[in-house]
Amino acid sequence: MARMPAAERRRQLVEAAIRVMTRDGVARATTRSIAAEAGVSLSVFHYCFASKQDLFESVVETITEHSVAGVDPSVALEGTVRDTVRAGLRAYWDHVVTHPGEHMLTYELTQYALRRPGFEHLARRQYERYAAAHVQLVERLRDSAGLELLVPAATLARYLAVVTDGLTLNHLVLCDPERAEELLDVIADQCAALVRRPPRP
Amino acid sequence: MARMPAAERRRQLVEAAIRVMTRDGVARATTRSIAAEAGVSLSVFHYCFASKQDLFESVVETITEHSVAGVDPSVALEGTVRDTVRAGLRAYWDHVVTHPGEHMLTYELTQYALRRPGFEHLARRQYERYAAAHVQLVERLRDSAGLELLVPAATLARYLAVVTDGLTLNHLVLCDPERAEELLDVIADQCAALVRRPPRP
DNA sequence: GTCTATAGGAAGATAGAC
DNA sequence: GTCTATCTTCCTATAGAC
Repeated sequence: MARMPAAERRRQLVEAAIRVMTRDGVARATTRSIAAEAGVSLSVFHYCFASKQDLFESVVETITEHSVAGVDPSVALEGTVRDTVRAGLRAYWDHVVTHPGEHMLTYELTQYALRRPGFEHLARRQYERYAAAHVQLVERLRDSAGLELLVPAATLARYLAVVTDGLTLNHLVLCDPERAEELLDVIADQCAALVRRPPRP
Repeated sequence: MARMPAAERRRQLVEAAIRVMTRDGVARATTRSIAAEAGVSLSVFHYCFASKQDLFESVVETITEHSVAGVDPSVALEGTVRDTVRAGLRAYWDHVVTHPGEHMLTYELTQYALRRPGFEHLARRQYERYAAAHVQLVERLRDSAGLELLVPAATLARYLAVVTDGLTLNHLVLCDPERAEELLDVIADQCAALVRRPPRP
């Protein structure tokens, strides 16, 4: 095996871990399977990470950043508010349908963290990052289009986060895209009802 | 140890398993810990259940039935539609806040089932049971109060299921009851907007 | 039906040669 | 830095006495 700095090995192992976890689930992501996926021996794993939980922490960080990076902050109001929201939801939904494993993994990691004493903060940070991304999205759209919100931006953002979370989980279990589309229509209507578009001056 | 019919022993073991899973998480619910919790030896476990997965199947069934039984089908329209929905959400939410472990367990079991090849149907059945309970709730309220729904009953029911699911998960991670109450207010408004109350004849 | 004892394996982590 | 070999612990499941 080629030698390389420990930092890069760590990156390799984290990526391998994410692949294994996506494919086989968090419970089956053992130190051995991760090391094998990365093409290194078990000892290299423990040379780079003090423990499995150490690696796990890096995995959660990486996954969370990756998910947040997928939120497009450059939304612009095109057409009605309702249509803009619907388009945003559609973009998100396309990602869920085409990458279900990735979303499943985020749920698994959340629960894994909630169950390991001393790791609850990782789950919390994960959800706070998502919440912050949603707030940013709502505020950008509000400011760029001069919208008036009938509820605080933070509340609307939380509503969005909660609804997409519930819908995603539902899809991972029942996998019923048609019903999901119906609900996305309803949700877009609901969001539009929480926003007022002031007349052009 | 006293002798008893295998059926009752099975019940005991399933209840012990649920206690262990609620307390320590599904991953830590080993055959040993479950047998110890039930106060029987490991061999008794395997006398009553062919395998751990056999027990697991019974656990999911039991938990699902228990959750569905918590849905009160005797809702009646008191005051406005909005207030009735809000009251129903409040009752559900009280249960979430006072029994977080129980709800956490249902999420864990769902994921556990989704990841075990050959057990996906358990997760699906679980969510279908929830969906059916929500549909029943909506239809009862609609019929008893003569409401007109602006979306199909099934869609409204799914909206409710998705929103409560997302909200519950959010609470298990962030545990922010005040923000949750705000969202429950918004959601009650949203639901009321999907319903029209015809004038009394 | 219930027990003790054990098979048989996989897990996390470490030791020490190279 | 990387390897093979090994320690220790925990798991599911079974065997066989009572």
